[in-house]
Amino acid sequence: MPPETNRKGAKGGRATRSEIVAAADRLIYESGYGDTSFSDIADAVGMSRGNFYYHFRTKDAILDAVIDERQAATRAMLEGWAAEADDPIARICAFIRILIVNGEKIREHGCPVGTLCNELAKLDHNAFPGAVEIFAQFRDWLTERFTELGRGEEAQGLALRVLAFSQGAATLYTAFRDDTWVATEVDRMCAWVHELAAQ
Amino acid sequence: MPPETNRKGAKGGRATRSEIVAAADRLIYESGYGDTSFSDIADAVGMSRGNFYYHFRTKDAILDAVIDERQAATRAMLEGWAAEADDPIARICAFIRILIVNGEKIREHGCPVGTLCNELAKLDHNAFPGAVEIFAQFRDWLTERFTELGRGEEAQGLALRVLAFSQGAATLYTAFRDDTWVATEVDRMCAWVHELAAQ
DNA sequence: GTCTATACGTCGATAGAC
DNA sequence: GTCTATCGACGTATAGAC
Repeated sequence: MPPETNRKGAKGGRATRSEIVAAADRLIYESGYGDTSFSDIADAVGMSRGNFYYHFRTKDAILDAVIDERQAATRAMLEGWAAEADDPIARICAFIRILIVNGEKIREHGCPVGTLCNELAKLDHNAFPGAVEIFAQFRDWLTERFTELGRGEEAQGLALRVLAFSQGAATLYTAFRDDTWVATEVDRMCAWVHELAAQ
Repeated sequence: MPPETNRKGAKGGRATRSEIVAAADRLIYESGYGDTSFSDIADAVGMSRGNFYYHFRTKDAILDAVIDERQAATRAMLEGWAAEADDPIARICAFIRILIVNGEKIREHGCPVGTLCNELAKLDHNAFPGAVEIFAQFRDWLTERFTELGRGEEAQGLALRVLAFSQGAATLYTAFRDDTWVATEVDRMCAWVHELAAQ
């Protein structure tokens, strides 16, 4: 089992483990879970396949770690937006603008959450609920923002609509690779949020 | 090479080839391209792996055949809607309602077009443009319908919005598996099309 | 903690009998 | 057209030396 602390070596337990998870995260996003092998990840961190099993016994264990990491990263990102902007409208628009901020990656590899959920659904993988939970984090955060806008009743419906918009836009962006179209849709969606708040 | 005609046997060339493509189509949709092996397809049609190569020399050749078949099926479906309904609004709503008509399959395995495009994009597969072409078929068909509604200028933008909606809804449907939510969103979207036409 | 060596299955693909 | 037998490469995973 990996150690609980990172004591001295330049490649101590925690640090190595973090490197592996970071590499796996990137590779799984770019190539998909099924097409990412132990060798790929080991190569990416400059480590032998054998040593790899000291840190992760199975491929599923890596996936679990990657999903945990993504949940934590999502939490941090949502908190970051809460700190940067102080009104709900700006925060919702910050979410919508991920499509622009992460534009190049989304154009090449789609939304990290949506594509993982779809892949795990097809594989009937038991990590599927963990991936869906990331969607739930966004949904709940958006719901809170719409609630702050005084849309208590319909807050979750509006949150899901924004989430669905970003998923649909991401998929078509990956397919058609049209930067201009995405920019237009993002602007339109942000304008819609502003109108909604003004009503 | 497979024969050009299906002459006599109960398992003549064309028929067998069609069976293979149909089985591959289903398996690729349900499990993804990467996770569908020759053995899986051969088993599904009750054929040995060896004989399989008489019909398709490579896995990519099967994928190409599946994509061709899906393009043809899409064309047929779009023509079917044109025959059933005579006004553009009803036809657009027929498209939106795929989410309900194919509800169970979409809930389990996502949209066949969107999930394939996303997978092929990650694999940098050269069949990717063929899969995107299916999206283009829907886009162009929807564009024609909005043009019929007198929305010449913005017809393609509206078509892409409808397409993006259905993609986003499909992804969240697969993730959250909420039948009620999908039904509500489909109704809302159809109502939006009616309003748009009434303006 | 890191390595090499290796087991064992399955993959895509081929050869050749019938 | 269909089969069995087989290939080499690569997949996950393990054992054990250092």
